[in-house]
Parts: sequence; C-alpha cells; structure tokens
Amino acid sequence: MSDPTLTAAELAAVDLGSLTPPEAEALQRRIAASVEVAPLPLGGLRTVAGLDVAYSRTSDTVTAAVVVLDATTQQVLAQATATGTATFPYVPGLLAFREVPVLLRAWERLEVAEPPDVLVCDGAGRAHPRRAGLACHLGLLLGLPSVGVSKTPSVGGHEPPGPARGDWAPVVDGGEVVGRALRTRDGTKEVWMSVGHRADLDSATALVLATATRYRLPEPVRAADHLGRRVLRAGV
DNA sequence: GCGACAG
DNA sequence: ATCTTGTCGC
Repeated sequence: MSDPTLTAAELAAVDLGSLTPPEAEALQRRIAASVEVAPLPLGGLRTVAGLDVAYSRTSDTVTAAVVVLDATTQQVLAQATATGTATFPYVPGLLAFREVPVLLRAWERLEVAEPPDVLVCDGAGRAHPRRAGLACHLGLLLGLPSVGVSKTPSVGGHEPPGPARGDWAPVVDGGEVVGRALRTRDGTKEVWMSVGHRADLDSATALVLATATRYRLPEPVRAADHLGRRVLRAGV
C-alpha cells in the first residue's frame, strides 16, 4: 500500500536528471511517504529563505536564486545564484526534477552561519498529483521545514476565497485537502499554497501572510525571482 | 481513451 | 517559464 520512505541522504544521492518519468514518479511516491507534518516554529523563526528559478527564452540556460531574509525585518541577510543548463524538460508534475539540481548548486553557494529556519519555494508542495511537489522534495532533501507558494493553481479545486487579505479556501484533490487558495492582499488574485516538509497548513498560512504584506507574493520568493532574472539577463 | 498538471 | 505597451491607481 504505502511506498517505502526515503532519508535526506538517500534522496541527495539520486541523480535526478538521469531518471525516466516513470522512475521520477516512483521517487515522488517515496518522497510523499517521507515528508513530515508539523507546525512551523513560528515564534522562533529568525530567517526565511526564498527559492526560485529563472528561464531564458533563447536557450536552455536557467538561473536558480536563493535569498535569505530576516524573518522580522525582511532585510536580506544572504543570497546566492547558480546558472546552468536545464537537463530535464518541463513535465507537468515533475517540475522538481528540472529545478532542484540547479537550486542545490545555488544553495551550496550560500554563505550563512546557520541554515535558514524555513524555505518558501515558488511552486507546489503537497498540492501535487502525487503529493510531492518541489517544496516537499527540497524540504526533505535539505532537512528543513518548507512551504510551496504558486501563482497559478496546480491540482485540485476550490471555492473562491473571500475578497479580503487572509481569506482562504481549502484546495481539495481526490477528496483530500492538499492546500489553500489564499488571498494575501485585498481584492487581488489569490495564491495557491501547500505544505512542503515539517509544516502544517495553519502555520504555513500564517507564514505566507506574514511574509506577503506589501505584495501578493511572499517577499522571499519575490526577492529570489528578481535576483534570478537579473543574474540570468546579465549572463553570469 | 481523454483531460489535468506548479515552472 | 517567457514574449511585451500601455494603463490604471496608490
């Protein structure tokens, strides 16, 4: 019935780019079985990392960006990028296999005394066909709490959330609540968020709202998005 | 068999 | 994801 679990070390040892789609899907089932659900330590959050990947339109060059912000002041404490070639094509449901390798290279370049307390990824977490979106994959691999936030819906359906910041509606897929459609700003389009690793929906919602005050998307994700685009354009 | 499916 | 000008609004 349930797939065998996977440790961070075992996941890290996998050459993601060499997997066939069926093998990648099998790995995702194990990731889904290994992800942990727990409240984020909101009171003790000191730093939040945002992660994103920018794509070139003229080539298969990609740039991954990681930005670490102070959880309370939102000041940038550290940032790193890595540019490379996309080896895995974009396949719906297999985004992590395209983005994780280059994201890890950026991650390794980060110069921080302590790892960030939580990861906010541009993409899905459990709101995924196999409950193993990018945020689950990265959180498990890095052994850190993680949350996924996307600008467009992934799997599942939901009622429209109320019009005010903080309003949300559960996203249901296959009879299971897999995430939330959350309004982060009054009168603006909602974002779709779901749990990655070592998080739960309530605390993840609080984190997303706390980091998305001025704009629709959480500041860590915006910062990573902007950094990735800048570096990609500069051709570094 | 057909459609859905983050970036 | 990425391609793009203007436009409305704080």
